[in-house]
Amino acid sequence: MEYTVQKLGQLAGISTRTLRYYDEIGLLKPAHINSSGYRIYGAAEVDRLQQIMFYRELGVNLDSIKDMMTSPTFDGTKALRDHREKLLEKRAQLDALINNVDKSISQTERKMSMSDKEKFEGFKQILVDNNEQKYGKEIRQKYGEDTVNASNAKVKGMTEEQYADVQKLEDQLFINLKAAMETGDPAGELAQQAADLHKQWLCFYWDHYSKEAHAGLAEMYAADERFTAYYDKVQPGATEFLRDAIIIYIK
Amino acid sequence: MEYTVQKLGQLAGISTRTLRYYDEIGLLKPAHINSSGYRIYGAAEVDRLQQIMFYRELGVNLDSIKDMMTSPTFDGTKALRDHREKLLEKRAQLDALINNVDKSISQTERKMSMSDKEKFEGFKQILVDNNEQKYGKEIRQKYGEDTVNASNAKVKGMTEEQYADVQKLEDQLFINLKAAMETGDPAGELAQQAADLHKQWLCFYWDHYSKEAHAGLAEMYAADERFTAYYDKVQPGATEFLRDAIIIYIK
DNA sequence: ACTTGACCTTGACGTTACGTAAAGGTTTAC
DNA sequence: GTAAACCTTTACGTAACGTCAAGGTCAAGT
Repeated sequence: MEYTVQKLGQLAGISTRTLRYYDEIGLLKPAHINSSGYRIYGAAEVDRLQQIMFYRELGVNLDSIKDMMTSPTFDGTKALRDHREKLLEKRAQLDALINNVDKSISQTERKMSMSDKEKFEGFKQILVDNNEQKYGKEIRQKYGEDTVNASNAKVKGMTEEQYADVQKLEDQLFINLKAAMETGDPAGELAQQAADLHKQWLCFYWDHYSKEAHAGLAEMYAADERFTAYYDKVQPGATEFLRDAIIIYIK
Repeated sequence: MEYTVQKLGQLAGISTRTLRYYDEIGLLKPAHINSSGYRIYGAAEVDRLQQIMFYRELGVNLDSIKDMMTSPTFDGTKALRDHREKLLEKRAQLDALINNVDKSISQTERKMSMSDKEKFEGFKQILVDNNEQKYGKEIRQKYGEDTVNASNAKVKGMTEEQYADVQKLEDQLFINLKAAMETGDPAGELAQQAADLHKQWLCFYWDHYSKEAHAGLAEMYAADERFTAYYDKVQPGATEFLRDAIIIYIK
């Protein structure tokens, strides 16, 4: 049987370019060339190509394959064992790489959550400022200048112990919120407990709690992606769920 | 601090060519170029290069690194996680390759030892023929035609059981020979036992044992690479060692 | 002032195993 | 006769540089 490039290519599942390339580098020469300059391959070439494909599929490079098949005293198993060594080395390198990538990921994630926290500390300040801007006048009218100023000073003047308490409260809020979400009901007991925890948490920052301010804050949480990003860490949609719970809570 | 290509290269442990290449592809442009056309890098470029090296060491390609560092909304951990996926895929492919190579090795080894055996079966025939050619006349004179013919017929007429016995004897010979080689002394007891085993083995093929024929055969073993290849499987140099032992043995 | 040696520049080829045109000749089928 | 399907060679592109080659610049020593 005689084959042209395309026929042989189809037989072996490779492109004609590949066959021409193999001819070019002397890896697989056609049996002969016909009067029109076409490459003609025979049975022996089919066999040789099978061999080539075999080694190629094992990831051996063409130069090595050529050496293997050209050398008269060719030790197939030795070549394969050498090749195997190379592969094992490659895998070891890959493993090391993966390890490093893993390390980097967890490291940057730690950094991320650190900076997330820092950012949120900033957000809390915004929260206080916001409250001051929106309700400051009203509160000042109600309670007088001094008490309000004292309130704003509260955050900055918190002791470490107090700060730890707030953090604990926040952790509790997160745990409670997650459990509440599993029930799926923002009017349920767990969700209402979460809203209460949020109120308590808020009272560390605001001296004068009001339902309107709480509701306004809840809306702001859901609208500002800096807040949603922080609360949605609990579970996607947690911010909105908390808002709903709070709105029910204040009624 | 300002750096030329070489200074920066030394600082980062990379070649000047690499820095020029990074400039060329727009990955790391120098801070400015001085009046003589020299590339001058500053502190910001050092930082950027550190970043580049970091990702490069994790095996990320330069194009991706460029994208990562150019994009304003770049999620480092997501990129790393994507990269990790790619690495895991690569490793899976490598594992599959190694598996296939392993399979091929053991397969070809089985084939090899099979064909080795077949070849040796052929060699044994040569052995008999050789004996016939060299000593045939002499033996025929001594013992008459019929006995010699019977001898040559022996090999072909061997029962399976007998054949298994010969194989066992050969295995024993190999084991013994290996042990003998560890002593290093072809005149020692183990080596002489090996020579005796070889005589017994030989007597399965030859009806009429003679010291001269045994010695001649030993020499032939060492000279013919088809035999050395077979016996040297025990250990390199085993054929010569056996020859030496036999020559001492027949004295 | 001159030279030497260390530095810098751009340009260009080589590496692997082909993919992908482009430009042009051949064969086959209608 | 012609169009489609084949074949050919030539050559550029890929990733990330290494390695010359040819030539300009700078600091130091004579």
